[in-house]
Amino acid sequence: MRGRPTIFKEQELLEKAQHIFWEKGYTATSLEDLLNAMKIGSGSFYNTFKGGKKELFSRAIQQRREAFAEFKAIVDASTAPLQVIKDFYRSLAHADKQTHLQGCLIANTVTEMTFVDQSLEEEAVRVLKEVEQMYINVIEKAQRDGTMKNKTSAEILGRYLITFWCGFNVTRRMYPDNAILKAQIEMQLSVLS
Amino acid sequence: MRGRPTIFKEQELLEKAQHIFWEKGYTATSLEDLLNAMKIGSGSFYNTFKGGKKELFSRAIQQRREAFAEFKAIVDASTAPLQVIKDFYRSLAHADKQTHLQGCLIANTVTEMTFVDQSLEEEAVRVLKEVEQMYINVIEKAQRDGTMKNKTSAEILGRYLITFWCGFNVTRRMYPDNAILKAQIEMQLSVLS
DNA sequence: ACATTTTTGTAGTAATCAATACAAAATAAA
DNA sequence: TTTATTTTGTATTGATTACTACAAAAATGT
Repeated sequence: MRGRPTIFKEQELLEKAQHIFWEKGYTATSLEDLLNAMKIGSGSFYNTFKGGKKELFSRAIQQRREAFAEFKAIVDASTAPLQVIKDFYRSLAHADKQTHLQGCLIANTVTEMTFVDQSLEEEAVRVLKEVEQMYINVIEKAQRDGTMKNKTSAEILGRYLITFWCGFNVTRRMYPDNAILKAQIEMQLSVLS
Repeated sequence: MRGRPTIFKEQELLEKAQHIFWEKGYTATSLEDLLNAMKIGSGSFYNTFKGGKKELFSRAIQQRREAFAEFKAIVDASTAPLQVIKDFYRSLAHADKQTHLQGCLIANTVTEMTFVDQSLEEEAVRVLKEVEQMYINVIEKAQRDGTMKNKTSAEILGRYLITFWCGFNVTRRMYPDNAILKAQIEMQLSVLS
């Protein structure tokens, strides 16, 4: 291949952009913010991301979806998948303040974009539904093999978990305090006993 | 009083502005959007709201806080306050699609403003904490008088309810379907038995 | 060395942003 | 009727928005 070589890696650009979007959302993030974070000029930017700001945001969501897929692979490979999920929630009580305040990029996007950009909102909803479906599958299995005693339908319990996730990402902004959050998580998980 | 009379009522302006902010959030709502909705010119607008767009948004939040205060008055006057709260949650399963998609102005604001405008975010967090405190008081009382058997600390159960509220406002955007939401609400409320 | 291809950096675009300036309009008090 | 006061509508501000045009720079292949 010939031509002037790129001085950045696309993946690294994406991660820096994702961080800004995660904090400020789509609308409040300006192109200037993004270019400063990525440390590239607008020439390179539009050369790399032909779809502009919206494509970049969409890619940030998809990158988050990829992170979920990696987690799902661990869950699927586990002999105690429900335990893996519970451990994930418990691990939230060890996060730092910045992480608490950022919340969840996907849930943030659903909230921000419903009446702003339908396609981006739908993209985010799809990811949440994928997570929910994984919860449902794991709970169904745990109910069959007796790991879980609660006989409420897996669908409703899975929805309970994703509702908890979305709610928790507001709660942790109200109380970015791991002691408080730990107690909250334990109570909420006890429903899945 | 002398001078040219106003042709609008401030309260009505506020309600129209609140509706736009509720749908699109603070940043994505332009002054043009607001003036179109209020049907006034920028002259009248800045004459009425000296603090501009931000004051208007703050007033919209405070108006929402006022709506909560009215609900709280009903709760405080009731002999079965926990039942009033549960009924409120059950009533959410009878809302229309638009209402589901709008979610909660206060929760939306916490999500949007954390890294955009600290003072507006704090204002919204304060309202959520007020609601939470009301939940805690009511639960404490219900535990004392035996209405509620669950002995988990009222603080954690109150936090459970506000977490549910915030999460539910995402869930209802994923599934603006009253049959689904009704089943979800019943399961979540059963924790408070 | 030279031609070709691609990226980079910069200058500039039109559109929109929130907010102002200010004169005309519309009232009440004197 | 005149004067004082306030609101309204419009024109305009400077800043910022996302995005583009394009020449210089930097590489490879011949």
